[in-house]
Amino acid sequence: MQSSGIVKYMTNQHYGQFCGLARAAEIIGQRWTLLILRDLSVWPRRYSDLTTGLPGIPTNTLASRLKELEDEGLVARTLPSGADRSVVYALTPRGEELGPALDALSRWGAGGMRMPREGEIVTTASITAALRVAAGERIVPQDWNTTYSVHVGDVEVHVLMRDGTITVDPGAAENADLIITAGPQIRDLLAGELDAQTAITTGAVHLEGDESLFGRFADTLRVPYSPHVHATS
Amino acid sequence: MQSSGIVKYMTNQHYGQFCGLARAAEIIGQRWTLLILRDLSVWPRRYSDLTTGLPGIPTNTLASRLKELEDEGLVARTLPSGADRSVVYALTPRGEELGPALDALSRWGAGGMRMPREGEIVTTASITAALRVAAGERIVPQDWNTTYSVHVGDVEVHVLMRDGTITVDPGAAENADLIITAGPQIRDLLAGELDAQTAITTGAVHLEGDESLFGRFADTLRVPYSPHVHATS
DNA sequence: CTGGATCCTCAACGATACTG
DNA sequence: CAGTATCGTTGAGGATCCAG
Repeated sequence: MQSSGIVKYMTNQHYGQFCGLARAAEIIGQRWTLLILRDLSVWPRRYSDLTTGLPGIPTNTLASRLKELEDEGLVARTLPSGADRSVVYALTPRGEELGPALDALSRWGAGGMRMPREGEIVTTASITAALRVAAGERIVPQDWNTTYSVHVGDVEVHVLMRDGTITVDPGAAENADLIITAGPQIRDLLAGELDAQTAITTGAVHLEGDESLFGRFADTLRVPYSPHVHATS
Repeated sequence: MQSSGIVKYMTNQHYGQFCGLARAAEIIGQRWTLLILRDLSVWPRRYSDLTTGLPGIPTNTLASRLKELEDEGLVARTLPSGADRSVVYALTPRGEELGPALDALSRWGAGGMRMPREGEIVTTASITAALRVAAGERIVPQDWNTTYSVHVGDVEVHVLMRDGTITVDPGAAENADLIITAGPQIRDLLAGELDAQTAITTGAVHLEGDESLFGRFADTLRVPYSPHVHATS
C-alpha cells in the first residue's frame, strides 16, 4: 500500500481509521496543540501572547500549529484592522465545540495531579481554565453578588457570581469582596480534598476582605470528578 | 546522555505547567496512545490483538506505549497464568476514568467526519466504541428485548437491548432479530443526518430479519452531539 | 516591537528483521 | 506470541534572522 508517494500529506499524520477518535487524535495529538487550544479557549490571543503564555514552545512549532488549526477550521485569524494592526487568533465555533472534551481531559488530568513537579508553573490561562471547569455550568442563588480576586503565584484572575451564574476571567478584579491568595494547594481545594476551614487554618490560602465569603467559593467551585466506570459484565 | 543535567527526561516530554490538561496531554498526546486506549476500553486485549486491531502501528511503538501506560497506571499487564500463557492488557480503574474524555473526543471527531478518506478502514474496536458512544447511558423501555447484528465491511458487532439498557460488544450475535449491513454511511445515521426510511430506500443499509426493529435502532443509537458554545459575553 | 521564516541538531517515530 | 534490535526518516527543540 505504501507504494511511495501517491498521497503525501503535508504535516499531519493519519491513522487510517474511519473513526471519530482517530480523527480527533490526528489534530489534538500534535504536540502543543491542546495547550494552544486551551489558551485560545480562555480568550483570543495574539501570536506573542501565545508565546509568553506557553513558555518553551518553539516559535516555528507555534506557527505550524496555528496554520494547521486554521486549515482544520478550529482557529480563525483576524487580520490587522484599523489602528491596532495585530493579528488575533480566536477559536471558531468548531473549535469551541471541543470545549467539553477539553474539560473532560482537564478533569481527568487534574485527578492525577497532586503536587507540582519541579519547575512546573501556573499560567493565567491554566488557572482560568481550571476555575471555569470547576465552576462548570453551575447555577448559584440569584442574590449572590460577589467578586473574588484569586492570586496564584504571580497570576491573577477574578471570579464573578452574578445573576445566578459564575464567570471566570483573567486579570484583576475591580473592587473585589474577597482576595484569595493561594499556592498549588488550591487544586486540592477544588478537588474537594481540602475543606475550607482546613485550608484557612493550615495557611494553604490567605484571605483578605470578607472572609465569610470564602465558604461559598470553596463549596461552589468544585471539580465534578465522577469516576464513570464502564460496566463490563 | 543529558550532560546538562537540569531535569531528567525519561521518555515522556513535559510541558512544564501545573495544569490538568497539560498532564493529560503529556500522556494521551503521544502518537497512537489514544487508539490503544480506545481498543483496550472495548475489551482487554493481548499484544497481538492490538497489533492487528491497529494496522500500521510499529511494534516497537506499541511496546513503548504499553510500558508508558503501565508506568502511568492506566494499563495493567496480566501475566501468563495457568494453561493460557498469554499476556493480557487491560485498563485499570484510572484508565477507565478516561472514558468520558474519550467519548467527548469521539463525538467531536465524528462531528467533522463525513466520508472516509482514501484507505481509511473500520475496525472492530472503532465501530464498537462508536456504537457505545451513540448508545450513551440511554435507558430504553423494559420490554425491548432485541438482538441486533451489525456488519460494517468485514467487521461484526452486536447490540443488545435488555432490561432497559443497551450493550454493544464485538463479535457475532446469537440469534439476531435483525441483521444490519451498512457501509460508512452508518455514521450519518448515527449523527442523525440520515433517517431510517431514507437509509433503507437509498440502500445505505441492508436489512435481514425483522425490519420493523430498525426504527428503534436508528432512533436510539444517536450521537448526542451538542455544540455547547461558551457564552463569552 | 510583532509575526513569523530559516537552519541545524537530535530525540521520537516508522519499517523491517530478528529472537526467547 | 510477545516482544528487541537495528536503522532510516521525520518532526520537535533551540537559536538566530528577517520583513513590516
